[in-house]
Amino acid sequence: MTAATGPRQTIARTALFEEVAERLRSRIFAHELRPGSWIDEQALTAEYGISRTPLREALKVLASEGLITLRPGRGCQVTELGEKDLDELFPILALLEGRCAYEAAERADAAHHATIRTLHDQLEALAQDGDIAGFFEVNQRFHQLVQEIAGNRWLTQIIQDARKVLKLTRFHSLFMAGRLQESLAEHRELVGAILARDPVRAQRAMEHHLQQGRRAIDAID
Amino acid sequence: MTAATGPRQTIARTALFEEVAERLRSRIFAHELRPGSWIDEQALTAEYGISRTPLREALKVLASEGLITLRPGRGCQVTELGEKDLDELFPILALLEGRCAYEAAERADAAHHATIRTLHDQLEALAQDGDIAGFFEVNQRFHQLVQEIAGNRWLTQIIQDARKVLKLTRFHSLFMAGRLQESLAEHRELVGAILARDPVRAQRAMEHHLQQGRRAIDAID
DNA sequence: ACTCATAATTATGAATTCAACCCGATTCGG
DNA sequence: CCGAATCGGGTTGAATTCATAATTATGAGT
Repeated sequence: MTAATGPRQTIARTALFEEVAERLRSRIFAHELRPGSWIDEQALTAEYGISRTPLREALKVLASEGLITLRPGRGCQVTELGEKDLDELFPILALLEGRCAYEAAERADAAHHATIRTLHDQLEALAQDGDIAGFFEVNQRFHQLVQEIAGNRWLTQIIQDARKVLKLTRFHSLFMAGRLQESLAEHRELVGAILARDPVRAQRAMEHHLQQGRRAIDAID
Repeated sequence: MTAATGPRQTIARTALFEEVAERLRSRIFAHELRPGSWIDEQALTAEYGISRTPLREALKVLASEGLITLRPGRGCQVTELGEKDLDELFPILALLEGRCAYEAAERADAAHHATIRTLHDQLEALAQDGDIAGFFEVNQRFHQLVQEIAGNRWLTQIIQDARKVLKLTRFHSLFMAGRLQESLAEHRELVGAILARDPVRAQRAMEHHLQQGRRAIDAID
């Protein structure tokens, strides 16, 4: 970062600890920092060229997000999820995203329908090409779109928090490989329900989709 | 490593910033620190006899819980909730606690049933005496008990987080005054459903209970 | 050789110090 | 007389320093 910090005035200046937190999240999700491993504060401060103060602030935030577990007096480590955690988290996600699907089916207008179609078509194409990373990315955008149409910011926030925690499992990014076609079929049903403005069917489709997601992880392990 | 018994001497040493965060939460919930008001770091450090470092760490945590809003470069203030936030939060709570009631009705054993009866009897007595503060306290314990019986720690965590945010509205502690009898009746239905091991009815009762809660706040405003 | 006790090292937690920025008041210019 | 720029006080943000507790290493004793 060069010293050419011009007039950063009116634009919302992001705090340093926020940037650090975001960089740490990325590394955790990429499993560069593995679940169970200890956080080396010195190494990170040296690498980022910052002091321990903002780093430790960032760690506190990540801890309250559940990504990191604090061990007072001993340090902190990346959180490890067990089977039980998955069994608990997926039903919650099914419940919350199911509600989103319900609301989205009720509220979506023509423009929303068009965007949904566009994203879904992209998914079909990416599945055809076997582009798993791309599929994963667009899939995420699709789910976010449903939440956005539902229009409940707190609901979106809670879902995103839960999904962040789920990203701690490496399977989460892998399992989809063997499930591209299945996942796509479930999406088709969901999209169909939303376009038909059928809230109940949309909800059921989303819940089923996420329940299948839990099963798929088990199949790998 | 030979000694199997590690240094378990200091069992749950709580970090200073945790204590500070808890004290700040209490003051926020008590509306001693009012929504919209700015946080005076110096005054708080002087009052608590600590330095700014742990205080600022606590503020970061409270911010990620949604209780405080950070304004980079300017400070931070207690979060203010609007009508829209209430409209968004209550349905989520109804959804999540409704699920808890469902699970609780399925899983509760005889001991659970006894505890539920005890707590509910306390509620009846407190309502009879018009002890609003006591009712509020035990009511909270009752809801927590249902969550505990449901046995999903992540679900409990999310519910508690949402309830923490709701506590930002002063109405939340007031509205119950004019709703003691109504609330009690809703609880009776809920308790009856759980004791009868009727998950569907328990879920409906809990959802109804929370929807009524939202309406009651409106009635005051 | 193994175990336990003790010392050295290192890391954590918190206080203190330092720099940069925001806000308000004053002053200068139109 | 009003508006804009500037200066100063005070607060925030981050680095540094210090104290304490934990872990590792060392050495003596069995």
